Amino acid sequence: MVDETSKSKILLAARSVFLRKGLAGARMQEIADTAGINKALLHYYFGNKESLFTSSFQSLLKEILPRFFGVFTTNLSFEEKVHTLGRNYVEFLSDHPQLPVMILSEIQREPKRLLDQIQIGELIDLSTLQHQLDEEAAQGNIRKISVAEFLINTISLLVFPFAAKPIFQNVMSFSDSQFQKFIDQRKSSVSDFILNALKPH
Amino acid sequence: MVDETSKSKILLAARSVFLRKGLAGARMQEIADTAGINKALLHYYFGNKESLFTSSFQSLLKEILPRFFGVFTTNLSFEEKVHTLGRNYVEFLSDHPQLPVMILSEIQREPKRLLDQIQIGELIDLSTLQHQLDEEAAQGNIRKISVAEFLINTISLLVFPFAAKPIFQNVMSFSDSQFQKFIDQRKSSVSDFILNALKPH
DNA sequence: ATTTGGTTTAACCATTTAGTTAAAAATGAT
DNA sequence: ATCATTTTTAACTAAATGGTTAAACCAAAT
Repeated sequence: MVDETSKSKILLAARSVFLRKGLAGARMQEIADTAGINKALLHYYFGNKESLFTSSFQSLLKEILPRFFGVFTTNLSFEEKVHTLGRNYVEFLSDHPQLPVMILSEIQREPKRLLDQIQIGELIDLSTLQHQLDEEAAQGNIRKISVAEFLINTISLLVFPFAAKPIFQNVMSFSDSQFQKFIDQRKSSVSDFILNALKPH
Repeated sequence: MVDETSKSKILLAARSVFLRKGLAGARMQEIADTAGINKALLHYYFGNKESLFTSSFQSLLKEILPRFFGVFTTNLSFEEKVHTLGRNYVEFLSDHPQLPVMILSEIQREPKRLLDQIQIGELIDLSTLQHQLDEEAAQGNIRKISVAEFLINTISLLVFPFAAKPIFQNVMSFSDSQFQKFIDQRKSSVSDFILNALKPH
């Protein structure tokens, strides 16, 4: 059995450096230093920067995607799903505020290679969700809305505030703790906002 | 009078390359090629990469910020402001879908230097907007909401879909034209969504 | 015709950086 | 003790890249 500590130390370090600097901005030396090992070992395990980046990105996605889309495979009611989503996102992203921008920016820079690693289809069943939305609409609980619109609106409200954190703090003159307080309120206020928006006429 | 064509050709080219590659990923040679001039002239005008980036970023912000926040200094009614916002964002960002991610990612990477260039305070008067929100709430037209929450929700819904464009298309299996169609609908659907969410009980 | 400022050419330097290598050292299992 | 695996050391290469330089070129203004 192979001991994985060094390999995983490297992956952790890579994730943290890539998170801050991006692929082009990251330095192999810095990753080695962060991992507490040497550059030679980086290449011993991962060959080159690209493949280290890919591995690190992959392990990252594997960790966060279920957390983000797991709700959709549960049996929760529609309203509970929305509330759970709100809590999940805010809690996780509070600990990793740089995550959204790093993911978005690397995907924008090289969409094909990175998107192939994401098979959200396995995590979120669009037709089931659409079915649930249609059900709720038929029962008069919510307005009619497409999966696309529902998803993008929900994720936008949950994720964007973290992506825009520095600029938002600047505009609002929010300190870090003020921002965190604001974000904590969003755990419930975003789902309320969404459910209100969906209230039938 | 100095002829500015070369300088502005460089700024344009720099903007386009930085947009795609970011500061670290951009190459001075590529910028020169894109501008149709040579590397020596780049340095003749802008000294070094950093200062070219700063200039280019500055000229970019100067161009887009008024477009994004100009509404707030108008005399439009609250409802009209929301609708105008929706139209402005969608129309402009449809032509520059990579803009949000590039701005967010560079700001995340070096917040201080770049945020100093943004004095949104001059463009958007928070207290006036808060006043208007309070007015509307007092008149029973909308629920009570803070500027912070209103702004972040609105901007999130308008900007994030472009930031997440590739990943969203992937999840939804949307072609470029399907995405554009979807986005066009948002010109009105986002403002409707917001206004619904704000409808009093 | 000369001057001036913008522009090109092309070679060049210095530095950073990814990646390599080979040997030695440490570690741990048998 | 021996052996295989992991890790370090340290020096090295090759390439990319930002930046410089100096001389030549060109166009327009005087």
